[in-house]
Amino acid sequence: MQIKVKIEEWVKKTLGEESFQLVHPKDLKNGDFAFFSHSPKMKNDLVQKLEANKIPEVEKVEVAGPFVNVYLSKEFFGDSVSKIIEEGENFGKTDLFEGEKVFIEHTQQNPFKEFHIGHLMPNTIGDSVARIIKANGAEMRIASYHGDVGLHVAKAIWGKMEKPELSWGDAYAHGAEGFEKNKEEIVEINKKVYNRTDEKINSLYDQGRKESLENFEKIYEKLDSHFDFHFFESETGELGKRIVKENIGKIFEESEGAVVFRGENFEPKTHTRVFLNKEDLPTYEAKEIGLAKIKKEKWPDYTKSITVTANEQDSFFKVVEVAIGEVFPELKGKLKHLSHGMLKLPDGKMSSRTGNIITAENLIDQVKERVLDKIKDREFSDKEKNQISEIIAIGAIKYSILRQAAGGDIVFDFEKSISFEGDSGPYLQYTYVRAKSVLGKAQDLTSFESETLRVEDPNSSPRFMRGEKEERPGDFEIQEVEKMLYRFSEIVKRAGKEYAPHYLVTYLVELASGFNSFYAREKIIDEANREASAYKLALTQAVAQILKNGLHLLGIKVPERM
RNA sequence: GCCUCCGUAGCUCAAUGGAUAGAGCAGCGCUCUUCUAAGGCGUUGAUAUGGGUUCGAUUCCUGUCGGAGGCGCCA
Repeated sequence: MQIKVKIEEWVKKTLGEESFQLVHPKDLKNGDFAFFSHSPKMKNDLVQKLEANKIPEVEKVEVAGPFVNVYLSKEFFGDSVSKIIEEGENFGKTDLFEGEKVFIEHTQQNPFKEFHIGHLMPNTIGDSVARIIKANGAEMRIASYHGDVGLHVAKAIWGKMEKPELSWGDAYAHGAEGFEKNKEEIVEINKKVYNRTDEKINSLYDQGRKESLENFEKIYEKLDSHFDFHFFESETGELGKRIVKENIGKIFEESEGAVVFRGENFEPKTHTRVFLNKEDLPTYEAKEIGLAKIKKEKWPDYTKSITVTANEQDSFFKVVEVAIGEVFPELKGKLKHLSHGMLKLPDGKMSSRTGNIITAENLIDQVKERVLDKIKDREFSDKEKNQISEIIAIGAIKYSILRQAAGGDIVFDFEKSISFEGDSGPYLQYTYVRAKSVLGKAQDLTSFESETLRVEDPNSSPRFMRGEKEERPGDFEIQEVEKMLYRFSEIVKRAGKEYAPHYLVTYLVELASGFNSFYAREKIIDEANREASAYKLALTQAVAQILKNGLHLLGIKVPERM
C-alpha cells in the first residue's frame, strides 16, 4: 500500500475526520505530509491523539501555524530504499486502473505525406500516456488511424504522375501547389482512387500506400513506439455511412441535401455538424462512427477509448463523442479526447502542403550529429557511439515535447528547443549513467563486494549515525533524495489520472537534481566508512532504478554509458 | 458575431484552493591532482488588469485588455 494512502487512513481512523487534504509540504523542514486544520484550538489535541496512535512509519507530528505536519521515520526511508531495489523495474506501478481495458489511438499519420516533426507530438505524448496508463494497471491496446483515402491522396498521385522522380512527400506538396489550376483532374483521380477503375492509378496508389506505411514502421521502430492495430479511413468510411443512414430520423436528420447531427438537441449540448455531404460521401465525422464500430469489434469489452489529437479538433470531438454515444449507448462516457498543442516553426505553422517542413528523420539526424560531436573523444566504438547518440538525440527530442502540459503549443526553435543541459532529456540520462558508473565501480572494488547495497539497517545511513543534534555536511542532500524516492508511485498515479506525462518529467528532474547535489557533496564510495557507503550506494541504486523506470514511462531509453 | 483554450522572471516552462510562487536557459561570481563538469554552489529576476467568493486565490466566478484555435458539406 502506498504510504500516502496509509497516512490518510491513519489520520481518518485516529481523528474521525472525513474531509482533509493530504499534501507534501513544499519545504522539507515542514515534514513529509501535511494537512490543514480548521480549528486552531483543537490542533494540539489532534497532535496528541495522532502522537499516541502513531504507526511505525511516522516519526513525529507537529503543529505549524494552520498546518499539521507529519514526519516519516528513518525506518520508513530505509525500507523504501530496499523496496525500490527489490522491486526493480516494477517499482512505481499502481492499481489505479486495475481491471480497465483501455484503447488509445494516436499518431493519425496520413500515408503519402511526410512524417514531420509536428507528428512527433501526438506520437510522443500518446505513447507516453499509454505507458503510464499501463503502469497504473490497465490492459492496453494501441491503435493508429490513417487517412489513406481523400483529396490529399489524389494530390500526391497527381504530383507523382506529373513528376515521377519526386518522393511521395514532395509529390504531395507539388499536387497541393497545383491543385487550384488542375482541380478537375485531381478530383477525377480522387474518384478513381475510390472506385478503383484505373489500372495506373491503382498501381500508383498501392505502391505509394505500401511505401508510406513501411516508412512509418521504420520511424516508429526508431521512436520505440508500437501499435497493436492500424485502422484506415478506407474501411471506416463505408461503415460509418451505413450506420449514419440507418439512423436518419432517429439520431441524424437530412438538411440542405446533407445528413447532419443536431448537437443542440442532445445532452450534453453541442452544435450541428455534417456527417454525410451532399454527394452522399461520409465526412470525417461519419468515419469516426465507423471507427468506433471497428474498435468495438476488435476489442468488444473495452472500458475506455482515448483519442489523442491536436487541439484544433476539440469542438469536433465534443460533438462526435455525443453522436457516438447516441448510436452506441454502451459507449457513453467511455470516450476521452486528449488534445495537445501544435508544434510551430518560428515563421508559422508547419504544413506538408506548402513543403514548409522538417521531417522527423531529419531532425533526429541533426540532433544526433551534435551528440556525436560531443562524445567524439570518448573511448567508445563507432557502433556504440552511434547507438548512444541516437538514444540521446531521441531522448532530448521527446523530452522537449513532454516537459510541458500537453495542451500548449510549442514554438520549435532548433537551437533552443533541443537542449542537452539543465532541464533536459540528456540531463536525466546523464544522471542515470553517472549513478550506474558509481555502482559499477563499487562492484569492481572487492572490498565492497559483501557490503554493497545492503540496507537492512537504515541506521547505517550517515544521517542517522550522527548524534541527536549534531549537524553533518551532506545530511540535507541525503534527506532530499530519500524524501523524493518513495513518491514516485504517487506521481505515476497522478500522471495516469490526469493523462499528464509532464508531472513525471518535473518529478524526475527534481530527483535528478537532488541526486546530483548529493553526488557533488558526498563521496559515495568511501572506504573509510564502509557502513555509510553501503547505504549511500543503495540510495544511488534506487535513484538509478527510478530514473530508468520513469524515463521508460516517457518512452525515453537510457544508455549505460555516455 | 458566437464558442473553447490561454496570459507566471528578459526567454522556455512548473505549481493538488494552502506555508517564503518552483525549474531551466540567458547574465554575473565560484567550482574538475576526488566516483563522468551533459555536473555542482551562489546571485539578479515574475502571477496581464479591475472587482468578487474564501480563514487563505496563480488556481474558482466576473468585467477589461492581449494571444491562439474552432464555428454545416476538409481531415
